Amino acid sequence: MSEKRYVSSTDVARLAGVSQSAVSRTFTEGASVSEATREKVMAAARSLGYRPNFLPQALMSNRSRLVAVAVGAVTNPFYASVLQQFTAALQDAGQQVALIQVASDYAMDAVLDRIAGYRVDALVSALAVLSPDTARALSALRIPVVCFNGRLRAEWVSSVSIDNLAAGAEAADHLHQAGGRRFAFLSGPPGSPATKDRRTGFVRRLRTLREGAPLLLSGDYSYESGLAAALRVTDAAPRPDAVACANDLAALGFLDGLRRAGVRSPEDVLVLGYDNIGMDAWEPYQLSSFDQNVPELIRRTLRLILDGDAAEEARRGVLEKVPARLVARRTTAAPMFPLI
Amino acid sequence: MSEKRYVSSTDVARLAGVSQSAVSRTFTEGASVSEATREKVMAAARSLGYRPNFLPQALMSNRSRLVAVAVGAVTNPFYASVLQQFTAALQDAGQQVALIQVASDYAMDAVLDRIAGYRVDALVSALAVLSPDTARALSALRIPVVCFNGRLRAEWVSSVSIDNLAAGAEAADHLHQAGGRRFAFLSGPPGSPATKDRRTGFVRRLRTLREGAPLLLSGDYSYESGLAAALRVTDAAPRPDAVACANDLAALGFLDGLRRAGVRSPEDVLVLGYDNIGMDAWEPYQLSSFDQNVPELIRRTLRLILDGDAAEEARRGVLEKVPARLVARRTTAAPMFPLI
DNA sequence: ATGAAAGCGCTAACAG
DNA sequence: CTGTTAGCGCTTTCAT
Repeated sequence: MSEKRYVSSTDVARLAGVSQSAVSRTFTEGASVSEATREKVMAAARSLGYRPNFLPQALMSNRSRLVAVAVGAVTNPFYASVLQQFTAALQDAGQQVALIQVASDYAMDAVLDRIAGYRVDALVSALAVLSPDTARALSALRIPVVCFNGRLRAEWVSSVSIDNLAAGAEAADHLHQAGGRRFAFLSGPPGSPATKDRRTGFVRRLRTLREGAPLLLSGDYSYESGLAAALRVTDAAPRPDAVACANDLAALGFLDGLRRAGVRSPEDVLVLGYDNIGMDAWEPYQLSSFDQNVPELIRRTLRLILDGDAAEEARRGVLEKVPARLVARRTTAAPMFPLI
Repeated sequence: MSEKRYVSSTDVARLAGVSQSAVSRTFTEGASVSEATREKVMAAARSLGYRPNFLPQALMSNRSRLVAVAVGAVTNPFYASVLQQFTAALQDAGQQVALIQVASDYAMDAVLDRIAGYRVDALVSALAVLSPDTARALSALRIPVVCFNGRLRAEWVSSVSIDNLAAGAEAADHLHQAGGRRFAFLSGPPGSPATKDRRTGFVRRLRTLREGAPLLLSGDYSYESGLAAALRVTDAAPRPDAVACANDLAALGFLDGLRRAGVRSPEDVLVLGYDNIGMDAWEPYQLSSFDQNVPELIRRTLRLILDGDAAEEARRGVLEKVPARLVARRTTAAPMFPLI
């Protein structure tokens, strides 16, 4: 493609018979321009189809009004929903989202140049796993970094998440109360802090409840891994009767695995997940789940990356925790002892 | 946040004891720098943590290596998947995605300034509906615009989609062959060209097959709209026994609506959708669907927006059509007359 | 209120 | 191969 020719403020100024500064002022909120000048400028701008170029401004101020959002799998409905809400919120705040797809944590290095190159104002990582090494590299950029759903804290690196330990404990309580006796926990990928904390809270609370240690199942947050885990479990003797899954996508797969094996939920196995994605409420699932209160998580994230008092703290690294809210549906309804 | 101070090539040059140009050349692919200079520069750059700034380059060349992607609902798994694959492909091509969330077509105007302001190299619209008015406004930007899944064609505006007319006809064939006799079509939102073409192809082919005109159901591509449509239809007399849905999300809702009403698929009603999203293969659904061959659609899109011969044509507006591929699953399996 | 001029960090053209 | 210089399109002093 040949060199593009865009209309510049100089072009507009020439046509309007004013200085280039006058054009700039006309398009700057709250600058002092006489009504007469403004009208001349606007007329010229309209006739030339002038659109101010943000790049010089970004160049001078080192503020691009671009926020990089690093995602792993947008195909996980939870992250799709987060991305959608986050993008909308950021647009309302006058910022843009630069979407960055990160296949694995290793690929992150290649991404650093781009983040730095565009002088993005902040980085939000919605990656399940973010290694301390990567975090260190991000620190060096000296821009606010927020780990959505993480718990890393370092200079310039903050985290915003639900209280996963508490939500893990509450999962144990809920399953116990619903009549579960032989527990299991289906994990996400090994490095994920969310999965670790949920599991830790779960295991600890079971101990408090004087229940046996749960069967630990491994997964990777995917539907398929949940389905596979269920098929492994239906053979086990004794079979667990209450399973907490580290996320909903895997939980839905787990339910379908049970279904395929002819095992019913909640009658034979209670199932509980995290994220409260839309599909939980779908007819064949009715999955009980913890809602992460995404709007609140996003609000906190914005406070940390946008200008303001909170952004100052964020430079030192902050850990924000929001309570999760249990949404009980059919898969944890106690058939024998209904909750009154 | 106070003025950021970034390391510039001048800083590096000073430390390395070379000219600023030498630094620039060191970071420019294929520029002539002696090995000695390169090493001095790299050492200085490393010690200062220098990262080249893309903004000046973008400013001079009017090429930002940013591609704007406008999406409506990323929560639709089909678009989530498209976004994921597209972002990855664009990154491989050295471009970045600027994600733009568009609530409604009206909001598009507000978005124009941003697209122009960042001097994005191209715009890809993955919106279900894009009015000719908006398209006209986009034309004026004089950057390649590609309507993903659309069929608009204008100066600078191209479209890439499956052959929806053909896929509509094939849906009629397939349902007819599977034993359907009383047909229905569940539409997406009124303005969507995809829904229109699929429906038109469907209706025409039924006529050719000498079948009655299908019952027309209205929806909006959402799960809920599909579910509601099914509940309306189960009361109808005579009830349709073969339904083509304009997209899978609505088709899944339709299946769940049938389920709730105690109507079985495929035994009582054949159901067919479009998009072949991951959930189609989930245990309780097994939905037959048309695969859009997203990788190929993306390849075509990239050809139109990235530099090259195809990009030249794109300025005049191009219509690219890719054949869809039917993926037959349980919901269209003829119980009486199985396909051999 | 307005114009002139400087300068952000880089690339490209030119001279050596 | 390397340094000097100009300039991309803005915003921001500084005069007037």
